[in-house]
Amino acid sequence: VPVTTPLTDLKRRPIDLEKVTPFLQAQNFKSLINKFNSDGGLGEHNTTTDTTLSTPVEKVTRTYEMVNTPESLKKWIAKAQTQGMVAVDTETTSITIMDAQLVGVCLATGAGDACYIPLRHKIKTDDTPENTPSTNPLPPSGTGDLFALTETPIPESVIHTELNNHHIHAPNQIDIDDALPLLKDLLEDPTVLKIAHNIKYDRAILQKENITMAPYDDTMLLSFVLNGGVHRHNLDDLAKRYFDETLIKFEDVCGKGKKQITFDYAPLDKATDYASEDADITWRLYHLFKPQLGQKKVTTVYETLERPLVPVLEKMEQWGVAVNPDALHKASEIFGVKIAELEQTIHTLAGETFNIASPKQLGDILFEKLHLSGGKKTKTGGYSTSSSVLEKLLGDHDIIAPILEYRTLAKLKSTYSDALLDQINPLTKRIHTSYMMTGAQTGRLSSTDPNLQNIPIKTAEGRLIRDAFVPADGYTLLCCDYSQIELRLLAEMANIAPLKQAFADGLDIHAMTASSVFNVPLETMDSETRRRAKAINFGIIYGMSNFSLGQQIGVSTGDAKAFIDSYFQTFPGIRTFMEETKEFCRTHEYVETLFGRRIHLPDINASNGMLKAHAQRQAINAPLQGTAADIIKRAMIQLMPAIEQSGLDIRMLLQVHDELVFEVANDHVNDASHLIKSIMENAPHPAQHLSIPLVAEIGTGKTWTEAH
DNA sequence: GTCCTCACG
DNA sequence: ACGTACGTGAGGACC
Repeated sequence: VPVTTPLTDLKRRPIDLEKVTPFLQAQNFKSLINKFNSDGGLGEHNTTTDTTLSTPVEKVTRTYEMVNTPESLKKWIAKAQTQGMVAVDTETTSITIMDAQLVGVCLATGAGDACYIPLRHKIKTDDTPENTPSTNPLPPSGTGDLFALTETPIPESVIHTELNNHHIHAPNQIDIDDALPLLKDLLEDPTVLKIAHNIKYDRAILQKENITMAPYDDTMLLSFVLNGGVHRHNLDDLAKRYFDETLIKFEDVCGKGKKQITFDYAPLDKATDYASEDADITWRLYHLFKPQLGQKKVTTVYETLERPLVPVLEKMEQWGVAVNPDALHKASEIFGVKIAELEQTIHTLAGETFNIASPKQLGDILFEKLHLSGGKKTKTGGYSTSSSVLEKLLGDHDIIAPILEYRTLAKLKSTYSDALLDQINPLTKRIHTSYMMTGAQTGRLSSTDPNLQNIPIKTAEGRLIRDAFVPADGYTLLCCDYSQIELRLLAEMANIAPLKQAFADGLDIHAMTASSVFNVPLETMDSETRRRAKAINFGIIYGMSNFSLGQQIGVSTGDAKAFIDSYFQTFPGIRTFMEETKEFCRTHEYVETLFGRRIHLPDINASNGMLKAHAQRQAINAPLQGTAADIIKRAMIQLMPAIEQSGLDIRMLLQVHDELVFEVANDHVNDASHLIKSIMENAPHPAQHLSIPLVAEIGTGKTWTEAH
């Protein structure tokens, strides 16, 4: 791996056969690793000549069938019921659940043995205008809670768009009214296991048809708990890696770019091959992964955390969160006016007009035209114009301050106030994010389309965005966040008596740390000393270096080193914990959370010093961040039925790593607060025996700013 | 598609 | 001498 390889590209590096985890060695995956290294793992050294497997993957014979009669469907269902399991894949009109309508269902009952059941395929008649966008409203029935949130009834004209003359039902399909009840019987049959890849999506789609798929397993989540940190978990990559199968691309069926059609217009023969393949591979992956679980702790992680979280996230995504569009419009306008003013100021000070948003142009202006010092810094040889660089130049030129303000406001406008307005669902008037369960290697969730886990909070202008997040009428927003959870887990997992005592006593942990490290009595603690201690506490969690701590708190590298040394002297157990963690990781090439989730870090034994150093920092951080992620997942899983049984009107809407956001009926805020706080604080399983208290703090209000 | 930058925990 | 704290996702510029 070249030295310049960015750390974000590490997933593409080849796997060293001598250094694969014991798990992989035991599973005799060496041939597959060789395969990986020969066809893509080397990145730019990719070769097509060496594709030989030491043990060739046996090609599966495929028999894919299109189902278009009730008799045929019943035959497939009977086979699934006899076997007690079936792989399921749904085809829809959109990858965004809220916009998607079911188009067809695919079932696999064996390797290479799958069928596709088209349900809502359409064709365009000759008089269809070119590029008419396909309108795909929500289905006419069975959307459950969704319509409860819709203030006005959905007009019939919207619901029955499919009757439009230009778009007629494709012939040769089973009658959907015959098929759905049969499918419902199968997919809700408690004696038949349903297997899907990313089942959160398929369950949500089928829920719109009043089908609740259960019991279920998810091959994406199985892959994640088994091989988190080793590779990605999307179906295409897994098919290539484990079966040497290259799947048909969606583009090959529906085209791409402007001419892309939705799946309901895909020709039935192509649709059958494409859909069947996905269910087929899912079936095969399941039979590869399931035997690997055995009695491992990751099995418990899968069964008690990942799998049960699926329906919880489904609900949260479906409910969405209300926003006040007027507040967002207002914010956009304020930002826009101010940005225009700043642009004038900056151009005047620069003596020419240029694109301030272009780091390249800005760098040239600052460092060549205005001769400010700051040198080249980026990998590609350009000038860095990041805020940390610019802040150091604040005293050198009047142009810096307006540039920083411009940057802040441009970010807020483009990424937040403008973008969020576009994300408001026209039917529900709410914003529906999507949570990715395999996005973060540590076990955290990630949030996309839009990302609601990075809504601004730190600055006053930023809070204008957060002000726009509101409860439904008659409801209050309630936030509950874990206080210092990662630091508590450090005290717990490293077993640091004075830190544990401080948490037991409910002390201000940063002030207490400052007092111990810098020998300052709590009574005379100044804010700067506390701030430094806080930075060190965070630094410890991240596996900091002298240099980085110095940069962070604005002291020399030497001073930072002295602080760190003093910290380790005060809490010697922490250094021991860090060394033991790294040693465990060197031996096993993974680290574990308290719950037994594994995060694989093969680079811990890399010969490249940078890669190795990065893996060492990850080894320190991952058990802490990952355990916190496990704990909040457990809280979420317990909260859903607890809310149901309480009879309180509470909807869990958002998760932001250590915080949960709820919408609570005004009259229920008090009871809800106690219930939520109690469940979050007691979320760890009794087997975890935490010897420090977890504290969750409640806030309520009519905006997210107020509630936080 | 990649890079830079910046929003969050 | 080099690069330098953990984990993310998104938008704009640019090729």
